[in-house]
Amino acid sequence: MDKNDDFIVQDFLPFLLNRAAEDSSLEFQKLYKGRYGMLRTEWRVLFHLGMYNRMTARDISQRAKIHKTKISRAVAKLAERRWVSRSRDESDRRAEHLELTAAGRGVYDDLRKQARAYDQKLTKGFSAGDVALLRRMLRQLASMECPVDLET
Amino acid sequence: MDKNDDFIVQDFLPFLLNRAAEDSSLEFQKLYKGRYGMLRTEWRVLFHLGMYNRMTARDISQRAKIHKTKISRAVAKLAERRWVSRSRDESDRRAEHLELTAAGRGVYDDLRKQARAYDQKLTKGFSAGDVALLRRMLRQLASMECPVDLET
DNA sequence: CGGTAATAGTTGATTTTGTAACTAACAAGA
DNA sequence: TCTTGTTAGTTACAAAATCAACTATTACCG
Repeated sequence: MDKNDDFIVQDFLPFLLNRAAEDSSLEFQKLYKGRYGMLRTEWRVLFHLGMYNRMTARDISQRAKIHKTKISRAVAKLAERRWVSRSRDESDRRAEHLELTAAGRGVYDDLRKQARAYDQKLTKGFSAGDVALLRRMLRQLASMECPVDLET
Repeated sequence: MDKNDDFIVQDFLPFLLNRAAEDSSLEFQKLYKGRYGMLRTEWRVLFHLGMYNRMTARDISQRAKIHKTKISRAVAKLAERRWVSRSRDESDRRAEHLELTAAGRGVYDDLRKQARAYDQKLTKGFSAGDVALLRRMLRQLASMECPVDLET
């Protein structure tokens, strides 16, 4: 029994994913870190706001699957630099709407260009079809389960 | 100009990779954390030793692309629990050979079974060919560049 | 209403990681 | 041999992530 012993832990998907993720992030991190002194979470929050325009911390938390304490601190820093503006929701005063300021959008536009270039560099070695498939699979893997209670 | 404006930051590969990696890791993390109180790096070191039997910290660092300080701390904990044994290389007394103890191999064997099952669960929704392609691409993305000087 | 539960977001304490400097051992050339 | 440089691994200190507890507000239900 146990004939299925051909499983190599080197093929373990979480391992491969983590390595690729870490590696592909590190070079780009130099950009937003060096150019704008941003942390990873701050960049992520910024680009979500650039994408969706108006979100609450909770929205970002759910979309990006980032824990709310991280978001809270990232937003604090972004607001301090006047890249993000906060405004209370009048009908539910617990919630706060976040938006990029003009300056924040400038940063976003710049980094978005860089991201596009970097993405192209990363995928240069693959066919367009393969890349599309890769993105689809990654999206599906992420949405698969939500075992973490992000609200706790 | 700038007509190539169809780039959506949501498609940004590092973002997709990170999200998938985080998600797919978290559930499995519960296992080695809950069952053996291991940290992620410890699990990675353990499984590399389970795989290759006899390695130095440096070997692991290069294979797994984990920084040597993380490995140093992980090995310290694993040795403390008697899951890993250390022995100096006699011809080069700076280097230290690491090996799993019998107990360590027990843990490894258990987690390896769990990993296989979890991997199958993750890939259930895809065709075998797509999964193979995915793994190949992830491997290539990781080896692409080595911007971090792991030895510093 | 009044009380309990739930939600949005923040803060503080503890862990974990990252950065840099360090020790110890080896290597190689003058 | 002595000096300089490199490598394996550890440690100390700073930065960041995690976890739990907290405030303020809203929702639900008797």
